[in-house]
Formats: sequence, C-alpha cells, structure tokens
Amino acid sequence: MLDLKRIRFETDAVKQELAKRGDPDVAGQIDQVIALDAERRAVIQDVEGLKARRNQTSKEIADRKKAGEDAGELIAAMKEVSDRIGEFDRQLTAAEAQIEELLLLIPNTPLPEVPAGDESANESIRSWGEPLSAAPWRKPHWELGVELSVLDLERGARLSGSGFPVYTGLGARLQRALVNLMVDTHVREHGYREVTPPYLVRGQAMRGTGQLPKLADDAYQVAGDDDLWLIPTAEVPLTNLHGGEVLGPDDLPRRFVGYTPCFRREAGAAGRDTRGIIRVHQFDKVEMVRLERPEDSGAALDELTGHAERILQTLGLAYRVMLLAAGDMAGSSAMTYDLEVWSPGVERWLEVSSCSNCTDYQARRADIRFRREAGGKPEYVHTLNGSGLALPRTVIAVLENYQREDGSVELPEALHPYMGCSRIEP
RNA sequence: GGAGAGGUGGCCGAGUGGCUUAAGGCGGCACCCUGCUAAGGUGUUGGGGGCGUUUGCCCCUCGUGGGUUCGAAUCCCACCCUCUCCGCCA
Repeated sequence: MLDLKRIRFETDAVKQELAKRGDPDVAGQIDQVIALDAERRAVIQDVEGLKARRNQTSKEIADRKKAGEDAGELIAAMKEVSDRIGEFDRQLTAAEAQIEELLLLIPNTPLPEVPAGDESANESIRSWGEPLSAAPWRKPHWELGVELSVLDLERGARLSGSGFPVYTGLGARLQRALVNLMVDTHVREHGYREVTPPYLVRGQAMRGTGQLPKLADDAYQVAGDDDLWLIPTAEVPLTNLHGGEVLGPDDLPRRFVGYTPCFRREAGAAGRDTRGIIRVHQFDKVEMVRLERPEDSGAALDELTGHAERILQTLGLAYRVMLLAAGDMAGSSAMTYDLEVWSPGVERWLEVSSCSNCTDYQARRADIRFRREAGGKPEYVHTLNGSGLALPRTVIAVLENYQREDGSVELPEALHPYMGCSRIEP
C-alpha cells in the first residue's frame, strides 16, 4: 500500500501518478482516504487527551487507596471518562479500518519512466533473436505435443477439468529439465539462494503481495477454516518470507529463486487462450524475488530482467522485452518489463516472464524493513519479482521453435544434459 | 487427533489487579577512571502513532484480537505460535 503520510502531504502528485493507470475510481479513493485521515487524527487528539488524564488519575487513585483515603469520587469521574474513551476508540478503530480497506485497494504509483495508458501503450524496448517465419508444416504445440506423446490434454481435463494439462514421457522430463536448467543458472551464475516454500499460504501472505483483497476470485482457497490459499505464484511465499521482520544492515540484498507449481482460476480470462497450454489453471514456474535497498531497486530490475532473458538466450528462443504501460501493470508494481517469446506455431508473442519493481508497496503491506546501520531507524525495503521463467509457454516455445519438418523436435543444446537425449521423436 | 506446559524489551529472566513510568543480568552505545591488558564507574539503549518541530510533550505496544475493571503483563474468551508426552502417518 501507499504511504499514508505521502498521500496526506503530496496528494496531487500521488493522484497524478495514479492517473497514468487510467482507473477512474482512484482519485475519489484518495480523497476518501484524506477525509478519513483527517477524522482519524481529530479523534486521536480527543482520545489521547482523555487517556493522559486517565493515566494520571489512576495514579492518584492508587495513592489515595494506599493512604487509606476515599477515592470514590475520582473513580466515579473516571468511569465517565472511560466510557468516553471507549466511544472515541470505537470511532478511531472504524476510521482506521476504513482507511486500511481503501489503502489495500489503491494500487502502487508508477515510476516516472512508465508510459501512461493501457496495454496499447506498452513499449517494445529491445528484442533478441529472429522470430521464425511461418511454414506450412509447422504445427501448434497442441497438435505437436499430442503427436509426440508429451502432452495429454484430454486426460488432464478428465481428471481435473480443462486447463489442467498432463505431461507424459519426455514432456514430463522436459519440464523437469527446464526447471533444473533455470534454477541452476540463477543459483550458480546469478547468485540467487534456492528456496522451496510452502505451496499453501495464509490470507495474510496473499495480502502482503497484493493478491488479496482485490484478486480473491482469481485464487483457489482451501475449504475449511484454515484460511489457506494455493499460491498463484512463488512471488507470494518468497516475498513474504521476511514479512514482519527488520533486517540488519548486512542482510540486503536478498535474492531468492524458487520453483513451485502455481494455481490460478483465471476467472477474468474465461474463453481466452482455450487451446493448448497457453493459459492453464496449474503450471510450474521458476520465480526470482529480491529484497533491495530503495536506491538499488531501479538497477536491480534491469539486472533481474537480464537474468530472465539469459534463460531464453540459453535456450536460443527469440523474444522481445516490453515496458508495460501503467494501466497494464499489476497493482503492486511500480514498473514492469514483460518478456515475450515467439511462438511460431501459434504465431504470437507469448508472455513468459513478468519482472516488476514493487518499490515499497509490498514491503509496507508485508511489513518488511531494514536498518541502514546498526541502531538506525527501520525503513521499508524494495521488493522485486520476476519469472525466470513460466514453464508452459517455455515448453510451447521449445517445441514449436525446434520442431523439424519430419515431425521431431531437435532440442537446444543446453537441455541435452538435463534431458539425457537430444531429440524428441514421434 | 488427545493430554499438558509455555510465549515478557537485541538476548536471558523476575513479575497473580494500583509500590512496574516492566526489577535484575547480559549485550550494544556514550562518557569517566585506570600510564598497556583485564577489571571498574556513570549514563543510555525497541517499535508505532499524535501535537510542536529548536530543546520537547503525550498516547499505544509484555504473541494477536476482543472482554471485565476507575485501573490489566497480571483476571476472562477466541485465535496464532513453540515445546513435551500419547496416538496416527509419508
């Protein structure tokens, strides 16, 4: 969430920055926060005056009782004061709850270099490799995958519904190979610490990274009284790993890489990308998360994006880097680069990675702070996350880009040691 | 799942309703003393918030949230977490 004090003191700047997202409600929400904050502070002044009086008088009551004197009058007076305090406290709690509710809905302020507008204002920053041109013999992965016996969509649907693919044989091994290649690269070459987190988290963690309350419909919640949610991305457990902590001067930066399954209802995307495995309810992903000093987060985003790109380069897959416009970014993000890989079978650019600098937005929700120096005041860290990479679309790109006219797939060299073979044949 | 014990400041640890504005110790920091070292002395030492912003004043915070009371670390309720034993189990 945003800093309440910044909203109070730099109201217009905050509104202007948020306006780049194009959400018509947000200026009104800011005004509501301002009004509630004024009310809150007024009540605080009233109630704290009374509390100071109560504290003082309580001592006097104690003194009188010790001296064996009568304190009935004071006690009676204080009973009245306490009632008023209770009333003010209820007002205060209500105002604070309303402010909290609004702050949890207001998205992060985009950084200056982020273009205003919706998806159509996304900017292509750079590209790598040559997108393969169309050829009549090229097949989309849903045909190729079935012919190669690596993908079984029908049986997956029978088990769990559409959007739950089954990978078989070399398809299953390809998943494992890609995960290992990615995790190894980020650990050995990019300096990330490998983490295996829980796949179920509390609502608090989902709130920390911004999935709740807004995107509740998009997540799977476990039945029962557990308040447990299936993670839609490893960003949730990895970012919240140090939630509620104050890190020391030497603890930053922290760089985590984790491989996890991800679960998404895709509630808002019904009917889109229904063929193949472009959009599914369960998929695997290798995710990088970084906790950085505020002054380092800008450079860290570039570096993180480069780390994700490195995987595509290693696999020899053509891609482009998109700077997302404010309106296309997730609410938690202040700046996002998407990596889009070319799919010659589907003949589309497919998003395989989203790398975001969430500045202090998630840190404030999840309460992740650090001290610059021993004894210094705690400050919020900056959090970043980026896929490195999402598996299904990487699998699509590998299969479709490396397919041969004879129907086989000649695997990229980097995968040979992980696959134990160099081709997938029908 | 059953039974029990417990969560106090950076750490250890005292504290069954007002003498705690959380004792004492350790650690950290500052200063003093000692011609080195060791030891000693004095003070200080969490987080959040409000008002004023120059020194400051005040409120909240003893796992979390409620409740009882003039007053709660202390009593009551719910939840979270840790530990021990039993059962079950990959």
